[in-house]
Amino acid sequence: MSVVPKKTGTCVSSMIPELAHVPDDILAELNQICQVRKLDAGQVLTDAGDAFDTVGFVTDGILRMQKTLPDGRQHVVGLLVPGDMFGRVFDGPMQFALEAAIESTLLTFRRGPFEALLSRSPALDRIILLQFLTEIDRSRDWMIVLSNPRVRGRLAGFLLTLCSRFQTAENLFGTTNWRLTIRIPISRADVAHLLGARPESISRAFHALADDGLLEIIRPDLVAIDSL
Amino acid sequence: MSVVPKKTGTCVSSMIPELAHVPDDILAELNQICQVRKLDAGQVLTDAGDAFDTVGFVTDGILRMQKTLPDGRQHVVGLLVPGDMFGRVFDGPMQFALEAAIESTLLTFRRGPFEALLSRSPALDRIILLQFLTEIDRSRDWMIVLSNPRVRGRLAGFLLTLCSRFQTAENLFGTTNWRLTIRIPISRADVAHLLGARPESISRAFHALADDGLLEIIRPDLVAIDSL
DNA sequence: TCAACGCATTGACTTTGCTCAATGAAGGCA
DNA sequence: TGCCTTCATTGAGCAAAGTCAATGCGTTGA
Repeated sequence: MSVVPKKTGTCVSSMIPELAHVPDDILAELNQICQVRKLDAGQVLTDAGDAFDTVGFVTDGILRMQKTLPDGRQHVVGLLVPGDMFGRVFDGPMQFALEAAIESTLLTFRRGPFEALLSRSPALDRIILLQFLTEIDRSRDWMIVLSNPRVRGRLAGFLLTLCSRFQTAENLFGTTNWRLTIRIPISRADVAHLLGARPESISRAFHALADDGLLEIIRPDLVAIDSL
Repeated sequence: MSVVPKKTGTCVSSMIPELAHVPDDILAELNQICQVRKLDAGQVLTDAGDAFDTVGFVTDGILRMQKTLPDGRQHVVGLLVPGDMFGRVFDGPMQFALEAAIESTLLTFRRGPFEALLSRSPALDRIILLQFLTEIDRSRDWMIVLSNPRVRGRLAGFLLTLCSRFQTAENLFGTTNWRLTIRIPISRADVAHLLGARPESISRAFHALADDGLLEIIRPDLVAIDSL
C-alpha cells in the first residue's frame, strides 16, 4: 500500500463533495490530518476485529466489506463505492474486513484527531450524521433487493443499485439515455454470496436476462443495460 | 392514538436507557418536549413521504417499517423494537411507513426542538450518532441472514435476531438457560415478505425446524426455541 | 349458535435453483 | 510458445421452493 504525499491546498474538499460546506478552518485541519492511500486489487485494508483506528472515505475504486463466518468461509456483506465512508467513529473495532475489489484510492484519517475535529465542528458532525442516515436508507433498499424471492430479480436489483451508486464514478461507460454500460467490480462468486445464491445460478440469471433482451453481456464483468 | 400526559420527573431517561449519560439539564429539556404515544395493533403512525416532523423511540411493542412498491403492494423492510429510534433528523421525509404490529408505546419529539437540542448538546448528539452506527451494524447482520440461500436458514437467522433484540423486552417468556419462548409479532405473510419467501414456505420451514427438534410451535405466533 | 372471515396449514404439481462434473476462455509465467 | 491456474459457463440430475387449490381453526359479529 502506497502513501501518497498530500497535495497542497484543498485535497479533502475536492475529493469528497459532501465536505463542501464545512468551514474553511475545519477543512484546513482535515487536510492536515488526511492521508491518501492507494490499494491494489485484492489488497486487504483491515481484518474484522483488528484494532483499526482509521476512518476514511473511498474516492476511487470499489472495496468489499466481508465477514468471516464461524466455519471459516468469507461472506461479502456489501460494497463501498466512491463517496462512501468507512470506519467506526467513537466506537469499537470493525465488524468486518475491508478489501479492495479493484485498484482503489482512499482518503483516511486517524480516528483520534478526526473525532476531536468532529467534536469541535458541528458542521462536520452534521455531515457525518447525514452520511450515516443515507447509509441506513441504502441498507433498507438493499434489503428489498435481497428479499426478492428469485435470483433473477435479486440480480436485476443489484445491477440497478450499481447503476445508481456509480452515477458519479468512472465505472459507468456510455451513458446514453437508453443504454447504460456498467462494470461489475466483483467476481461471479462474490455476486453470488452477496445475493444468497451460487455462482452457477448467477451466471444463468445473467444469461436469462440477456435472452430476455434486458441486457447485453459484453464481457463477464461488463454489461450494457437496456430499457432504463 | 392516545396522548398520555407526561409524568413528572425523568420519563425520558427512565424509558430510554441509552439516554442515561445525557447531562441533567438537557434531560430536563427533553422531558419538556417529549410526548408519550400509545398505538393499537395495526395503527399507522405515518405513511412514506408524509411530512412527518417527528422523531422518537419505541419503548414498548413492535413497529413494522414498510415500503409501498410501485405496483402497490406493501413490503415489510424491518421491525422496530424497544430501544430503536425512528424518524429523520436533519433530513427529508420518511422513506417508509410505520405501523404498529402489536400494541406499542412510543416516546416522540417534534423534529425542530429535538434538532435544536441536538445542536446544543454534544453528549446527546454523540448518543444519536452511536445509535445510527449500531443500526448500520444491525443492517449488515441482517443482510447476512437474508443472503442465506435456504428459507429454513433465513428463518432460523430471523428467530435468533428476534431473540437477541428482545432481550430487554416483554415479548420474551420463560427465559431458561436451555429454552427460550418468544412471541413472533407479525403474520406469516409478513415474515415471508421480510425473508423473501412465500407464506407457505415459511409455514413449512417452521414445521421443518420443529421436526428437527430445534423449536416447538406453541401457537402460530409463539415458539419455544431449544438448544441455544 | 351459527355463519363468515382471516390466517395458518397441508397437498399436489411445477418451476427454480443447488450440486456435481465437465468444458471453455483468459491471463500469468516459465 | 505452451502450460497452468483461475474464472465463467454449460449440462444433467436432484432437492428446494413457488404456485394453485383446498382444508382446518379461531375469532368476529349477526
